[in-house]
Order: sequence, then C-alpha cells, then structure tokens
Amino acid sequence: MSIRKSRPESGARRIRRAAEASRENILNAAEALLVDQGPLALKLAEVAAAARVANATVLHHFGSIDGLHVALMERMIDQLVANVLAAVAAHDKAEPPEAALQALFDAFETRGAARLAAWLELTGEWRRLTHVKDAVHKIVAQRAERGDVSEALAADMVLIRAALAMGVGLFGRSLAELIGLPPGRTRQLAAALLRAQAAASKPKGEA
Amino acid sequence: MSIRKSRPESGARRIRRAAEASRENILNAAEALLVDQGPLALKLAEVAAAARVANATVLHHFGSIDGLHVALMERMIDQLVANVLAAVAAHDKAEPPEAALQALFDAFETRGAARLAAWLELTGEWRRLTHVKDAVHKIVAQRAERGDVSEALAADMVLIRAALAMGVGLFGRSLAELIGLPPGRTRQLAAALLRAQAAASKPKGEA
DNA sequence: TTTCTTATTGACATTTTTGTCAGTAAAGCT
DNA sequence: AGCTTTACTGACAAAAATGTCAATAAGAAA
Repeated sequence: MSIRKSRPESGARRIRRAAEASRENILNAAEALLVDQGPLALKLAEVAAAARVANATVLHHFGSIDGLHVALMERMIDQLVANVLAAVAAHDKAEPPEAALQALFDAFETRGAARLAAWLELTGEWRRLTHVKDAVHKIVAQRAERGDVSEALAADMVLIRAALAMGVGLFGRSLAELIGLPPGRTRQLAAALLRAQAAASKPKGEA
Repeated sequence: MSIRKSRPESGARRIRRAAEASRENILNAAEALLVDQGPLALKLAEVAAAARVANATVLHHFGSIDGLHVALMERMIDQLVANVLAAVAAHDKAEPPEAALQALFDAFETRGAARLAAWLELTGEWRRLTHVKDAVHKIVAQRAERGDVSEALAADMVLIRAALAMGVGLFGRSLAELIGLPPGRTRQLAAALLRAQAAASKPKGEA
C-alpha cells in the first residue's frame, strides 16, 4: 500500500539541461513575467510554469524564491548597465546627439529596465545589491572621461538624465495613452527637453 | 465542552468608531505602509496591526484585501490630482515659475504619490480605475485654460512634465544618494531643465 | 555497457495569507 | 433602563505560496 507509482506516465520526455542553461531558461521566463505582468507575477508556480519546469526545479537552482529574485535583479542590472555604457560610449563618436539620446532611452525602456528600477526602488532592494552602486560610479566615470567634463558636471548629467529616462521609460507609454497621444510622443518631448538644455548651455553652462 | 470563552479578558477596552472614521484609520495605516515599506507590505495582517484593529475588521470594511487596495489607490489618486490641480492653478497667478514648479514636484514626491504611480503602472491596475483617466483629462483641460494655450500644447506639457516629475519623485532621492549628491539635487536639475526649455521657447515655440 | 553525477520531478509538509462566522459590546434611540 | 444597530473581535477554516525529500532518469565518463 505504500508503493509509489514507478512511472510518471506523462508522455512528455524529461528535458535535462546543463545547470547554467537551466538557470538561463528560468531567468528568461521570470524576466518575461516581470516585464509584462509585474512583480506580483513572480510566484514560484508561475515562473515554473512559464519555464516549463517543476516548482522544485526552480528551487533546486536558486535555493529559494528570494534567491531567484536576486539573481534576476542582478542579471537585469548588468544588462541595463551594459546598454547605458554603450550609449555613453556612442556619445563621443559620430556626435549625432539624436542617436545617443535614442540609445539612452532605449536602454531604459527595452525589456522593462525601467520596471526593474521601479521594483528595486519600491522594495528598497537595491541597497543590498552592491552591483548597483558600482555600476553607477562606472557610468559617471565614463561620462566624465568621454564627454571631457568635470566629475561634478558628469554626476549632474547622469543624475538628471537617468531620472528623466526612467520616468519616460516607466510611465511614458501609459501617460501618452491616457492623454491620447501616440506612444512615442513622450520620448520625443524628452529628447527635445535635453536638446533645449544643451543649446542653452552653450553660451553659459549650467547643469 | 463546547463553551466559548465569554470574556476577552484582554485589558484593552474596545474602540468603536463611526464606519467612515474607521475606514480612514485603516487607509491611513495602509498608506503609511505603502510609502515606507513598499506594496509588498500591504498584507492583511500588517495593515491591521498598523491600524491597531483585528484582521477581520479590515475585511468588514473593505470586503477583501483587494478591496482595500482599490480604495487606497483611489484615495491616493484623488489626493494627487488635487495637488496637481492646485499647482497648475498657482501657475497663472503670481507667475513665479519657481513656486509653481516646486508645487508640482511636491505633488509627486510627497506621501509617496510617485510610488503609488509606480505601483499602478507595475500592476497595470490603473486601467481598471476610471478615476485616472478622468483626472488626467481634467488636468490637461485646466492647463490649457489657465495657461491660455492650445489643447495640443497643453497635452504635451502635461505629458512631459508628468513623466519628469514622476521620474524625479520616484528615483530622485535614491539616484542622488547613489551618485553621492545631496537629496534635493535631482529636483534642482529638473527645474533647471524646465526653465531652460521655457527660455528657449520664447523665440520659437516647440513642445 | 555499466557506472556515476546531478538535473529533474511528484508527493508531501510547512508556512503564510486570506476569508468566514457566530458572538460581543459600544453608541444612539425610545 | 431597555432596545436596536452594527462596528468589532477571536477562533476557526480555506486557500495560496513556499519549501523538503526521496526517487527517477538523462547524459557523460569509465
């Protein structure tokens, strides 16, 4: 009477990946969930279902649901930082401000980077991720170097642009929809804002 | 043996409020939790404890935890809208742009209005709250009227300013802290940005 | 093939969170 | 005072979410 069923009898043959590949698979599913359903969708069962593995598999690889959260945050932060650095690097080259601005906004809007940031802020989790602080400093340093400006000015630039880009990336689409304007309108306006400032700072530089 | 304890015997005398006052009390506690611990802290038990009532009392007044969430969102939205409208109204009077800008940023930063917005965005809940759409239209209309500009221009102004103010309100403090600048720096820079634009739009108006 | 490692899983256990209900008591009314 | 209404509560039930574990099986190595 205490005999376990010896065969799963579910037709699907079991998939076995390398540990790293499996982690990637799960993180991809989790990221997709976060991006288009919000942080509340990051339940163990939902992630497992989206990744098409058993709940226990997720726990096997990440230890706990919190472990998954942290791993996901770190991966997304790394992606975001790489994109932002690329945007900054692109800034000094051909010097078409448009392209660099687009790249910057893209970095914060694609794949829910802004949503990640919002999540980090709401939960206060970013304080525990050393990732974040290092990344920010790296960006400031690179902007100072590439843009050939003082550290202080670079810090200001990063600060205001990041705040603006996050606001646009997180709320831009929804706000435009609410007001009845096309989805890309917010980005246009934001870019115009930065251009106006750049133009004004040529005669006399502030911020 | 099936006798219930007939006396609660807990020394504290039971507090009985008018229904409306009780709802307010609970909403206040919930709002405080949301603001300084994030949406994840909005559990039934935590809210009840913060409001110093029993779990069942919360359910009695709001039906379910979701009911509480909706009620809280609506109340916070109303507060935010009132503040923004006041800021817009203040704009045409004495015409010190500084004061109006400060009021605008205050509206999005105080009492976690920006955090509310982020929560609404992340969960997608704002689509179900007719509150939001009405409020936005009211703001656009009032800006067009008070600022004596076209509807289209007013819409653009509201769009970009809201996005900026939300970005600043939500991430401003944390970003400044990360970069190593004083907490109010983000607001200063944002105000400077808007001023630069206003200056540039005098000769030829765009956005 | 046989052996070995370990990714994978279902069944189960535990914890957390939400919801129900009958009974209690505080305030207004007659 | 008694009566009525209903805010309030503890005890309990139900549901949801997380975590444990022993058994299974896929792939690589021997």
